Amino acid sequence: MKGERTKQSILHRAVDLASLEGLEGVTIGRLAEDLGMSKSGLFAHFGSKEELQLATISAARDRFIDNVLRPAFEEAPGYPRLHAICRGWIDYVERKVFPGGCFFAAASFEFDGRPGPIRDAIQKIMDGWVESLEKSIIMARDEGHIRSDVDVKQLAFELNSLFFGANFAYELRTDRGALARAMRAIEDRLEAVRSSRTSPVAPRKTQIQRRRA
Amino acid sequence: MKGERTKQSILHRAVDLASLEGLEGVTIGRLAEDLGMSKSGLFAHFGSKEELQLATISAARDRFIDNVLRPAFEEAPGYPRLHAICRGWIDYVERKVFPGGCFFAAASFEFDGRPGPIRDAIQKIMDGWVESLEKSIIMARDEGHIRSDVDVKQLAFELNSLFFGANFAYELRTDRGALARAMRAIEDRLEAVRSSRTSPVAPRKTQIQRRRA
DNA sequence: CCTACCGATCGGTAGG
DNA sequence: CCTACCGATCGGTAGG
Repeated sequence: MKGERTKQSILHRAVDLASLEGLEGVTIGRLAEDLGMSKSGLFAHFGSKEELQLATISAARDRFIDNVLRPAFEEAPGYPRLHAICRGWIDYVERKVFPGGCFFAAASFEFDGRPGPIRDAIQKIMDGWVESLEKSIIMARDEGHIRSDVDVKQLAFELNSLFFGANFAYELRTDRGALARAMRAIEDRLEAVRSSRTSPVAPRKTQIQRRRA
Repeated sequence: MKGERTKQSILHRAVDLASLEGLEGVTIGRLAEDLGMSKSGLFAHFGSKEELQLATISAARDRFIDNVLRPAFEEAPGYPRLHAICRGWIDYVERKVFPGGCFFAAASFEFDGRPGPIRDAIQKIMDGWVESLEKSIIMARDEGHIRSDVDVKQLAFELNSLFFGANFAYELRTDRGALARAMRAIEDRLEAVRSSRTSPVAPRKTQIQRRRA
């Protein structure tokens, strides 16, 4: 009970720290000092550095889901939900859900060249994330909200690239226009697949509303 | 003379290691062991860890310029050069110019949350890189190869996002289709600005060739 | 370029 | 959850 609360506070701090200084920068000693407890006391909650890192990744995943995916799932399936995921991702950078920018973008680039269980865990989450994006595109397609010939993997790849590009420009370059620029590119991409090739303007909304009814 | 050669071999190894394990993972002890020399012997070339890191970043920059920018500058200014930079970037990931993927994408995400001289050096290089991209877009515009109303910063942002997205999918997800997908998105973006709004097909090539003559 | 060090910090253990 | 440790490694120095 109380042990669980302590563990959650450790992980909250570990996630914040990892987003700022990298997952490898989360040392047991520093974490213990920040939280005013002994190294061995903190260590006992996890048993090894690797288990601490895996638990940190899992806690970061929970935070991402709570802040980006869950709110978007309150939108109707199809285009509204797809759009909400994209909008939610950009907002999540602006809101500094992780103080050092997207935990997973950072962890992806940190561990892509280091084989092992940590890399595997990050890859699994990122594969799952891109799959979620693809599924939301497929649902929008199946609802008739976007073109039936949309290239699902291609669109998911481009959207995710814009998310990461936004995080990069915002966090490293401190480019305050980056998020608006990313959002504009995202809207362009989404609008491009919404319109049908033969009749690009008129029948769109009608079609969506017919399906919804 | 010989000292300079030793220094270059240290930096070559440091750059490779940093692309795989991060710039902070380049320790003096490990570098010395890899190269079969003493820690203090290696250390003497730089004077501090920070100077070693700054020299490593500078060596990585040289390697990037030699492999991406310099070859592209042999193409004619304008669209050919802009296209060559994009193609060159994707090739540079595939050719594993840095064994762990793009050094600068990794370094950007590693240091964006850590204030200090290292972060400053990386930001300066990335600002310069995006500026190069913007300049090549401006030249293509001024040559009449792409639309005069192109949003320069917007296009540079989108292209760079696709580069980073390609590196992510290729290195972490080991998605072998990622580079082709990135290249397709890049060609789409470039084609979109090449065609004029009123006459999207015919006059394009003629216009380019007229200008070139 | 070397050997021989230094204090600080790393992950982890013993024993309570 | 603690104190008190451990060997290994960190960046860095002295002296040659």
